[in-house]
Amino acid sequence: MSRFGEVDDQYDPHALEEAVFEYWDETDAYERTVEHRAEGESYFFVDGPPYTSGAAHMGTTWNKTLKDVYIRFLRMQGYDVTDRPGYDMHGLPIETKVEEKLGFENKKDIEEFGEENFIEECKAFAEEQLEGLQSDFKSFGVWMDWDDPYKTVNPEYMEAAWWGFSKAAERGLVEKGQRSISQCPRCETAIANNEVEYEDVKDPSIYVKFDLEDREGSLVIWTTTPWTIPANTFVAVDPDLTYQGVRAKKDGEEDVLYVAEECVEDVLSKGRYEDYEVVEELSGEEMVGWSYEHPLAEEVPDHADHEGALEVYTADYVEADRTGLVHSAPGHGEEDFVRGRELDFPIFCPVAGDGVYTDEGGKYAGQFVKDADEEIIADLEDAGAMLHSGTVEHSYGHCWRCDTGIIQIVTDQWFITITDVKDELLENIEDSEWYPQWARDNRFRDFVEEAPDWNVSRQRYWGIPLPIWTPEDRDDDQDRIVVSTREELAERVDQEVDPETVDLHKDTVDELTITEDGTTYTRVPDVFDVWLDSSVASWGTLDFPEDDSEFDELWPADLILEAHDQTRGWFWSQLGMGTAALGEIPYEQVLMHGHALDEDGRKMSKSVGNVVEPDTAIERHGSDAMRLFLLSANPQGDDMRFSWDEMATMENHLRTLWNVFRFPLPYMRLDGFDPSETDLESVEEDLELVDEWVLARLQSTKAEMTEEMEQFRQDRALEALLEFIVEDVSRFYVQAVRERMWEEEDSPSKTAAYATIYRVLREVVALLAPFAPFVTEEIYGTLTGDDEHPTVHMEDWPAVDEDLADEQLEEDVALLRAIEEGGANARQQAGRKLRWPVQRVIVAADDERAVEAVERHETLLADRLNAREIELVSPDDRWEELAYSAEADMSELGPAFGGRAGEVMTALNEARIEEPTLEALEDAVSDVLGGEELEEEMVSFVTETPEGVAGASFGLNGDDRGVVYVDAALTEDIESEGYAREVIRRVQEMRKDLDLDVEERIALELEIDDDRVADLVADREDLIREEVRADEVGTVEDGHRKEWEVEGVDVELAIAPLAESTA
RNA sequence: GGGCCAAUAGCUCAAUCAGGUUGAGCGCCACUCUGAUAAGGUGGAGGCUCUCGGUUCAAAUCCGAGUUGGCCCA
Repeated sequence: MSRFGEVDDQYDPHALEEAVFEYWDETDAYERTVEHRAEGESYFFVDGPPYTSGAAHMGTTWNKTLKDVYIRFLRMQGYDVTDRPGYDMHGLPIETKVEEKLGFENKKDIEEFGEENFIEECKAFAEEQLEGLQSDFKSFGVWMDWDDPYKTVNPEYMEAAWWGFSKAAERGLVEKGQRSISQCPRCETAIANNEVEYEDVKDPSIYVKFDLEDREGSLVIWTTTPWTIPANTFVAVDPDLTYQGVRAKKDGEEDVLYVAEECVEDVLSKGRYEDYEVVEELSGEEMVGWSYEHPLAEEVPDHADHEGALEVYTADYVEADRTGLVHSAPGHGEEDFVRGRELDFPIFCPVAGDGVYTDEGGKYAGQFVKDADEEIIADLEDAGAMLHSGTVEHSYGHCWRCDTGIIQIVTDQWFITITDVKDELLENIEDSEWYPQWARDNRFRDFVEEAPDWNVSRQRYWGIPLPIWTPEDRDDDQDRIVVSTREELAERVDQEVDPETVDLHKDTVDELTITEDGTTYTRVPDVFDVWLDSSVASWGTLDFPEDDSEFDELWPADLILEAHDQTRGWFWSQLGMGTAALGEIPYEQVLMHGHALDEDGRKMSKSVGNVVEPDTAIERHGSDAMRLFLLSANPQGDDMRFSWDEMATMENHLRTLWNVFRFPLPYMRLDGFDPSETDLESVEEDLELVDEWVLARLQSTKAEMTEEMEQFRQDRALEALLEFIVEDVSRFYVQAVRERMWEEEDSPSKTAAYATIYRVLREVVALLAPFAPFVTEEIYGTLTGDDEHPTVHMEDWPAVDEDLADEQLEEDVALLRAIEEGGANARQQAGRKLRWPVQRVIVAADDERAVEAVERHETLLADRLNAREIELVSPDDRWEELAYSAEADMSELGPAFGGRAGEVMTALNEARIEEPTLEALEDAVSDVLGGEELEEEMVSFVTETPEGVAGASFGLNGDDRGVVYVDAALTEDIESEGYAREVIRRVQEMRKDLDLDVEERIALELEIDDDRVADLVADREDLIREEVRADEVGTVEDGHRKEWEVEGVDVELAIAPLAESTA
């Protein structure tokens, strides 16, 4: 790019972004930026791998944009940042998508299709999704190492998982065992608790009588899963709860029923009993050991009947709800299972992984459990065991992928027994800093404390195979081989394997056997839970253990950055795996953001139809504006509400920046301004106050931004920068320096202004570059040409220049601006527009600093407020034309007056006094004071202005610093100028109608339908002629003619351009 | 059903930790400027600070209960 080249008049994000993409491509901007920091201090960022099913949505976009802004910021600070993106590509979600695509119903279809083919399909699907995500991420300017992402399906990554798992095994944290797990009967695999989705469904609700063996009557239990009754092993009670035996009558017959006292009424009405009496009252503890008959003893001959089975036990999961007695089947429910193991019971689970009863299910063998509900209910009714049968609406777990209702069954699974290292996990949490901190100390800690052992095995295909080999004739975990690397695999297996090329997927490794000491080992057929894949990302990113060149230096990660759903996901899985394998937490800092919600604060969802695609946002406002919007949200923990308005505002701010940037270009170009020769230091002597001021503001903006960025509050950093650009540079500095730039002659003042705005723009684009990488690139290129870095992203993060910092000056100017604002306010109150001069403006300053500011800039202030005269009233004096009222300070009033403080405040606010003294005030409000005295701190006096004068207070950061009064009384002289200005503005507008050149001369005719006003205007004819470039004033024939109304007076104006020769 | 987080102007948020007459930006309306012009300036309207209790002289803020939304868990 050539320096100070022509740029578009309009900020056009789409054309600009397209051009910048091309430029990046041509110049290898990304590669050079990375290279530029190669020698810098290492910073190990680890990308949480998005799952490769579906496109990038607004949440992913927010996430990646946040990552991008911090990576760019860190690079600018000199760090050599690891920026390898990752993709999570295994797992059940992809399997089910592929199954859908291929029209598969169950595992049999997969087996027929062939494991190898199925795995190929899954891989192709994941790769395709990955390409889509990559191009989405690139489209909004994220700079990561797109050419070399880590993929969880690559052999070196899968090896990283094997290695981590083998380390955990070495530490004795891997075991095989029975667990009650959530099983998807369609997918025929265990699924993790966090993969279970709860939905409201209608299920049976049955109250069943279990007849007691050694006494009259029955226990009453309640359940929504009749299909678990075949596996009933015991009934649980709360030892401290009171139970009652009741003799109840129905249809002339009597039943003795045992239920919790609180449930008696409810159970009896459910059973439609007509009357009852309490015959026994006892605690749960006293019922322990009672034995009962299995209600489906005949139908399920193999039911549990071992020593101790079919008896009453205590359990902590019992509540005084429904019946207060809980049907317990350790072969199904998780709590039942745990209690069953405590009691040392053998586990009876007559249901297979596909949800079909096995032969142990007796009469029901071969039926799908949910289908068997009806028959079981009928059988219970036939046996007279059914007290009540109905339905209930409740939330029930479903498979997150295929929406099939899950079942709880007990199966053999492989676990990482992280409960054995719970203390270590909790300690390791302390080694990480979280933003926000509550996410760690509340949410995460709670979760870790509760976390059960990690079931890592899945009975599926598309995943990392468990690297476990067991003797072919045994299925326990006593003798096992855990392979850690491909190298080790090649060494130990019986077959020929090339460690360089071997693919570790199931179809490859299933065939491999190991023979050692005469025993042949075969691989456990399971694959890993997909959460295990990403849990090793902190070393998988480095291709460790295959490549150990960086691990020691980089690990653990300096930063990870994800949304709050990852508390239970990746934040947790990494902690678990890091601790199990290496005894350490694998990350040092966590930035946790929220989710992107729609404009109404609801979750974006396809079914609701409220999804905003990032593409749509980019189309409407451009990538930079979208990024600014996303980055303007607080990233720490809170959800973000999407807002088109806010995004449009961001585009406007960028437009403002664009205008500021292009404003000085033509002048710099004309004057041949060369920033490399004329820097700020060389014009130091010529800097004017406003230059020094904007440079001072720049320094404090940099300081604030750096501080906020380091606290992961990029939203605040951005806010500070945008305020500087919009308020200080655009609305104040540029306004103030325009005239200097218009000067045709070379002048030191003009050069100083060039050097100043050049420095400001140069640093502003650097500061904004991480946020809006496109527009800043364009501006940077135009400002620097070929003289500096090829890309703004190679710039250093601008440091504060102490020589240019000047807090006093910042405050001075802020005061002046506040006074001007107050003056404009007062003018408006007085009903006098700025075009009409006012006789005088009175500034009553509260402190010396304000006085100094006004004294130094009296002319400027008079000019901006269009005042003939500025009067300054110093803090020691007061403007004698004023009356006063008082304003109460509640922090003083409250403690002094207690309950009456509010009343006193009102009285003070309403009081009007001549002198601003406490005595006068006390007199005025004596009614409410009740004899107590006012103290000076309690009130501040407020002025009441005389007729014709309007006043407005001015202040900084909420502190009042004085008052501006505008005396808007009219004089003939003022009216004369006012009317003349009204005419001038209208003539200018007519010139514009004719599209006249600024310098073109005209003839002017004016007819004013009011003699007094006509005379007033005539007094200023010279002013009018000069301003509108009228060489002739008189009658205009065939000119541009228009009628106006000026302050109620009809005015007719006509203009005609004069030929060049007459000028 | 449980845990965590949130609720303040039409919208996005700040003020909450350390209680003291609620603020900013955007939007809207009016006025204004007219050599940044699909701009700029000034003002105005707009808040039972989600509800109900409690503590306190005083609560958006602290405490308790609830409602709604979000995430996580069952």
